[in-house]
Amino acid sequence: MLTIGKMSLACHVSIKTLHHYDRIGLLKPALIDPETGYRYYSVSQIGTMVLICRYKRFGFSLKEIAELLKADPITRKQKLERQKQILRSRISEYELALRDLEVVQERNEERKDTEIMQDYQIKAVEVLKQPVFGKRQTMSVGDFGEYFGQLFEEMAERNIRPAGCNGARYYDSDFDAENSDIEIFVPVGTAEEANGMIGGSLMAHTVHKGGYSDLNEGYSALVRWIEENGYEMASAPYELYTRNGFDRIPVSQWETEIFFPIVRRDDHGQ
Amino acid sequence: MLTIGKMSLACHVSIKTLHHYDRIGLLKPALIDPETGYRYYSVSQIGTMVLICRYKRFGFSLKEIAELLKADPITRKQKLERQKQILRSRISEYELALRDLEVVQERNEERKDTEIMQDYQIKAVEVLKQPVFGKRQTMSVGDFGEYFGQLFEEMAERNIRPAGCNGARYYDSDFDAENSDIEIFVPVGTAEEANGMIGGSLMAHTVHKGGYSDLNEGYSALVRWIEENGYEMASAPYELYTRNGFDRIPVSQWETEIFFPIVRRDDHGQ
DNA sequence: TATTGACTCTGACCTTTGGGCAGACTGTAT
DNA sequence: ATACAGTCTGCCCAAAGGTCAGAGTCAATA
Repeated sequence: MLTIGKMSLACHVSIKTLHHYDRIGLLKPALIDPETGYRYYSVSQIGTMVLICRYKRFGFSLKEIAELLKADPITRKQKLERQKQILRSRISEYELALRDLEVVQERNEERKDTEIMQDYQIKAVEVLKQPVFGKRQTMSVGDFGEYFGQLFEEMAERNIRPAGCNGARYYDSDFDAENSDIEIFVPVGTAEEANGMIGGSLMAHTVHKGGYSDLNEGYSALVRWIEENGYEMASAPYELYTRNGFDRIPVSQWETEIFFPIVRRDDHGQ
Repeated sequence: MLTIGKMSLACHVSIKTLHHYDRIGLLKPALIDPETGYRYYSVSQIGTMVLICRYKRFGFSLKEIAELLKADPITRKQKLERQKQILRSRISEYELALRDLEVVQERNEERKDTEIMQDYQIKAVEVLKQPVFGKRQTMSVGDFGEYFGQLFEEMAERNIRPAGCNGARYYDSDFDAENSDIEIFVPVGTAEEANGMIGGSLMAHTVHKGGYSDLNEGYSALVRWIEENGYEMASAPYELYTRNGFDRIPVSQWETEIFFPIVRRDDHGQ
């Protein structure tokens, strides 16, 4: 039996942490003196604590760790495998941020001005109507891949073939990354195949170059342009993924077109 | 002027986030209608928001971002430079965790048993007294490097030369990574040069192989052994960094010796 | 003009992983 | 017996928002 202090020393974990793990049920002391409330840990609990610390290093949350400890070896193995993926994606996220940081620094060196953003060429264009086959749903921006998969399956079933690049339209009147009312779509050849439309109005348009982590900057540039040029946002904006990972090109060469429906200010009553 | 919803769309940021940034003073709307409390943002604030989002991607906290926005270009440049270091160290942290995870998986494959830890060879040894020159202080475990630097400077001034590997002794009766009562020390040749001692008692001893992120497992193994073999922890444990980065060897080959003073149970009254 | 539906407000509580402190109690060694 | 080290509970705090509920506002339509 170890007092909480010895347990703290043994595991290199603070007493507060042990209290916390007791409260959330992650590691309850083997014995609690009913008189005094003092916690006493068994020697074997050191081993459990080692596991907990290790899983924490691997990036699991305490809740996940509790499940891991209870899980059977097969499930555990699967979760560990999945965690490797998560770690890898975190690494590449940070690597991307690092590269972005360097790019921004270079941009600041080159031109001493206060230009903040990437050079977005923005134009108002009249976009023709284009039939699309799409799927509108409340989804997280992170789940695009999955939903596009479903969409393509549905299209295969109905024997519909894409006639353009994937796209996504945002219907919400505000932005919420987790629960967004989004329509993902693919242009199709004929109106019979379609279940929706894009285009058919005046749009502010630009092209974003690079990955999606700073796509928001494209939207910002567009909205700023819209405001400064006497237009108003009219309805749901959409993106077309013109060049991306499927084209086997590096992230820096990806291209996304952004379209924002607009009307002249004072003109929208018509 | 943009309503909060349009601002949210423009910046790809949720309304709740805009509320939050208003409250903490990071981005106050250009205008708040005194009658209704409605927030209105100016077009130029889109640019500010772009910066905020970008700095967030770079891993700055909101507090740091607020400072960055107010800072002069030179300070800003320095902070960006420092942030690159931080990003790099986070990346290597995750890479290390990933490698550890793979090692653990292999270990689980090899022997199907429930052995959790690295194979620690543990022995009780009678350690001779060894004079050391050290410095005891409340410090964070993360600041070892800095304090060792100070220690070596002091030693250079006094013309004392090291006669062994760096070490650190933990005096606290419990563990606290941030505010620990730690003595860092270096063995010296003579008692005159020394200002402290290590050894001079029975110790439980083992060697930890690899980096420091899982050093706690060594302590755990030691304490478990101490408990299971009828000993008791007697006083402050210490580590010797026998082989480490200064030897220009890869992390996997680093070695740290851990010493834990012990007494036979029922023997400590003497 | 009145109403509807979309938009926004405040405020309170929740999340995660503990840290800090106060005030009281307990264990142990001298 | 006393001192001091160790432990207890309970309360508030951090970061960066999310999630309601209930009430108030805006703009377009009937």
